[in-house]
Amino acid sequence: MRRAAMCFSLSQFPRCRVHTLTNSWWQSFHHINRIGRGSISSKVLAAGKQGLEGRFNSTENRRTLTTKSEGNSKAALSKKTTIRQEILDETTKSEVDIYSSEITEIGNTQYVDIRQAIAENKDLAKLMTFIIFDIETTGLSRDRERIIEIALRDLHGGENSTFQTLVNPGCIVPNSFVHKITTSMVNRPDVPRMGDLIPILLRYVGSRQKPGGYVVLVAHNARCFDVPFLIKEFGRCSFDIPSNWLFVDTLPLAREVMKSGGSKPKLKLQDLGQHYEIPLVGSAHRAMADVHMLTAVFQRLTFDLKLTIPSLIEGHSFWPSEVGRSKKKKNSG
DNA sequence: GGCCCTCTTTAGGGCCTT
Repeated sequence: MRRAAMCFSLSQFPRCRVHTLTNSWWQSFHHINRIGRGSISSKVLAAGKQGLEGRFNSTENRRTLTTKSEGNSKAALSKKTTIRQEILDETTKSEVDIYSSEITEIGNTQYVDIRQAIAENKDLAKLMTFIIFDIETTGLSRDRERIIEIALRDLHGGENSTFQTLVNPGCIVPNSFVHKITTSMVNRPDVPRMGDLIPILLRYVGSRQKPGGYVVLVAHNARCFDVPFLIKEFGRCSFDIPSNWLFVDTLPLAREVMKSGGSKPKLKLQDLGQHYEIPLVGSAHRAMADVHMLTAVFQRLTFDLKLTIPSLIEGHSFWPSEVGRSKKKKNSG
């Protein structure tokens, strides 16, 4: 595949930020497995503190994001149709590579769900990129409301491991009491609209992805809230969620961990943070603060459930196409 | 809207997300 160096001009939208974190979830995860549960908190929290300090010191991090992809970003950003086609082309190439790989690995099967393939082939698990994400919106309805903030964090850590931006919804923000994001904060020319942001977002996630690999995006209540919202917003902008994005919802993981507790379990992200004694840094219901909280919660949940990457993918991941396919219908008649 | 729980399954209430 032809590749060339490319730069994102994030400075075009000053409120897009790429942060530098040094902690690695996988290092922490493996360390946790070695040292046992007693030392988890200090290790995880130490990593989190280090990362967050980096975040708060990084107001100057409004910088160009460099990654490897095709094309010229400045030209592409000025021509939405062009960049959309480039991304679609790149997605198609990636998909072809992945399916070729699957068929080579697994045999003559024409279609194999990657979840089963990962469960059977540990090498495929190494190709997964885990990204914790969160969105803030103008309300709860995916049909009527809009995304106003999005934050992501690659669990591998390293440079440019986090991405955060406000989003201009083109409407008033009626629920500032929830997240403290006001209409005047987002309805500004230097805040990107979703249509401008999606190409940047796709490029950013692509820059974190391993060659021929898959991306696993993790959010709390992802199945019922974040993912349907993303699908809707992508659709409004004539984009599809890339075919190599899998999702994991931490809400059912938390339900499974907490159900043995006896009393009615509290499954809100902040309650889970309290349960695991994870301090909140920043404002609750701001996307990046919730991402950092969920990062630590996700580590603890997967540890408590003794989940490996293959078992997590096989038993707890879903495709965007599976959203809306309810296992149990409330009003089936 | 999907999922879980129960005073249930021929259903309904509550949680979770903003």
